[in-house]
Amino acid sequence: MRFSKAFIPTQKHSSKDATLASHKLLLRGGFIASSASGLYSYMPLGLRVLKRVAAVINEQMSAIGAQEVDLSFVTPASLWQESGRIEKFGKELLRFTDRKGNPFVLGPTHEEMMVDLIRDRVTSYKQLPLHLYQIKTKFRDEVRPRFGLMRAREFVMKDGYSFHASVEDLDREFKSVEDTYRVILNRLGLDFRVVEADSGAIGGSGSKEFMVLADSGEDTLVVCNSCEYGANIEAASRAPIKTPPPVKAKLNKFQTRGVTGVDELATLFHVDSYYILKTVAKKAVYSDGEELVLFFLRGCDDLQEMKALNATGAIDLVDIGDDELKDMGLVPGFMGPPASLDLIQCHFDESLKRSTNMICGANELDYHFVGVDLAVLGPDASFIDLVEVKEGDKCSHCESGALLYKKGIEVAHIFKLGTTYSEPLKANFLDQNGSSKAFIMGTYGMGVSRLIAAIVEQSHDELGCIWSAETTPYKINILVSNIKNSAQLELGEQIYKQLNSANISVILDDRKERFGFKMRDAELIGFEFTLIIGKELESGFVELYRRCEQSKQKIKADEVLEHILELD
RNA sequence: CGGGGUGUAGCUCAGUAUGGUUAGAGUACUUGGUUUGGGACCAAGGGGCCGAAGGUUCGAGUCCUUUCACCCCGACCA
Repeated sequence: MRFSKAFIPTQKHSSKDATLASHKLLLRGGFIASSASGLYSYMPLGLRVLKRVAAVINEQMSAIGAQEVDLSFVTPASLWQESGRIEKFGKELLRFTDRKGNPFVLGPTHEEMMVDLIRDRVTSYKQLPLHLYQIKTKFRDEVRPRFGLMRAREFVMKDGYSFHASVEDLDREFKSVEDTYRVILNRLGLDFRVVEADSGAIGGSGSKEFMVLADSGEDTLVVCNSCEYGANIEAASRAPIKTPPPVKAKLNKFQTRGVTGVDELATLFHVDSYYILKTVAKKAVYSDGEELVLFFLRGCDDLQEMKALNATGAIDLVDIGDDELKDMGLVPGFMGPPASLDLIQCHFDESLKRSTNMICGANELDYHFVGVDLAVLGPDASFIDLVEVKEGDKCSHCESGALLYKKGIEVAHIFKLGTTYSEPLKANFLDQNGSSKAFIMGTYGMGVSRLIAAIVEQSHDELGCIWSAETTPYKINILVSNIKNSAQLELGEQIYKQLNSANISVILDDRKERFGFKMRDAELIGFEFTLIIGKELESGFVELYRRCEQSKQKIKADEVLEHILELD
């Protein structure tokens, strides 16, 4: 490619709409252009990078026997009804009807489509396991797209789906994909952590997220400072916290006029907030209506909303106002466990199991109970982990390390689905005994366009992007300092031809611009190497500029080709 | 969906409090010339329904109303 003919609209100033480095640099470098909120067009350079990332993914996926397919982007709404996700996904699904009035949605992920593809085509255990994937545009009508490619509405995702006859075989494939994803992210030069995750709208049992570490990341990770444990804060667990000395008391009702907060109560009764039972009320939204839910925690802990949501099995949890609580006969500030658990959906944090000497609201204005033993709840009470892990909590895995928060960009998420989709979609096969079984499935997503943003987030400086050997849009940028100098231009042209025939991706900067201008562009775009043909040519030398080190190396002009061919 | 902000040239922005010639600058672009190792200089140009619609007024980029788009924070989110 000749720079003079290339469509690479670089910009000196970044658009005011961009705040993140990756967003700014990708716009300035002429990689992408925004067309509407959360919608981006790839220009030649952006597309080249995208294809290079995709090539790495393709190579590694094919190495574990996954086969590439390409499903239709427009998907029949009926499939989403079959799986029940049409409600769960809600407004994120962009729905529309065709000219005949048939409903469709733009694919946000393709579990249903993939199951539909293989059901009735794969019918025997002999055809398993099967792993199919695609790299394709997805559309999710995000409430708030932001940060350029980081959270776009239209984006490119690699989504893979595996089908198995047994859980053990799924486990094997899951591990194999995890390892492969690690290889891919390493090849892309990313610093990342693999963490335990919540499964979200996709559903299923075990799931792991691949988080690229970056301060600009939108997810909070909990990592151990001594072992390998890492988890999304939505799924993080901790070792039981130390029990402060209890203040023993008999069950009693105390007047606590106007005292509602955990800290004030703890001060009033001279106890650690560990012994205060905190009540959090939420409204759970189900497809067929809303319901009040109470969550109970120790006063020193905070509710993790995702865990809370999962405990209810609802679509959504929303806050509830004091007035609404009063209308339901509750007493804000003095709430406690209801007289009967049958009346209101209640969930207790697991650390409250067998707890005694607790203080809780009496469900009566200005009164609290002290000396409460939660054994009174009876055997049916729901005890489940609801706590948001804090920095400094002890690690649940090694029990010696302390947990820290880190920010991460979720670039991939893999799930053990089991039969979450194959059952409702009636995708079955015959096993060795001739009995019909639902496929055991795994699903594996990797955000390709988001990876590009993550790479730039981790690999840039004040001058621009810094691409690696695996991601650079062109390996070598031949920069002819002054095209009016015929010796420089001729050598540039000659090397350009040679590299092209040696199949090395190369761009020749033959623009009628000054050295500084072209150098700034080379640095902004971030080509892995720039070969500078300029002043030094008079003494028979050219320079090889390595973007990642900002270093220049003098090379004899007649040895350039050999030198470049030796670059890794 | 709540809170905040911004819409004027491809990009960055001034002008709007107090309405008043032909709407400005930098940058980018075109042409000519000089220059040629870190975003050059000189000269001459092209480019705007001031986001849109309505209104007030003799007169609106500026005031009023409505609306749309985009960005940020939150809620939300594989």
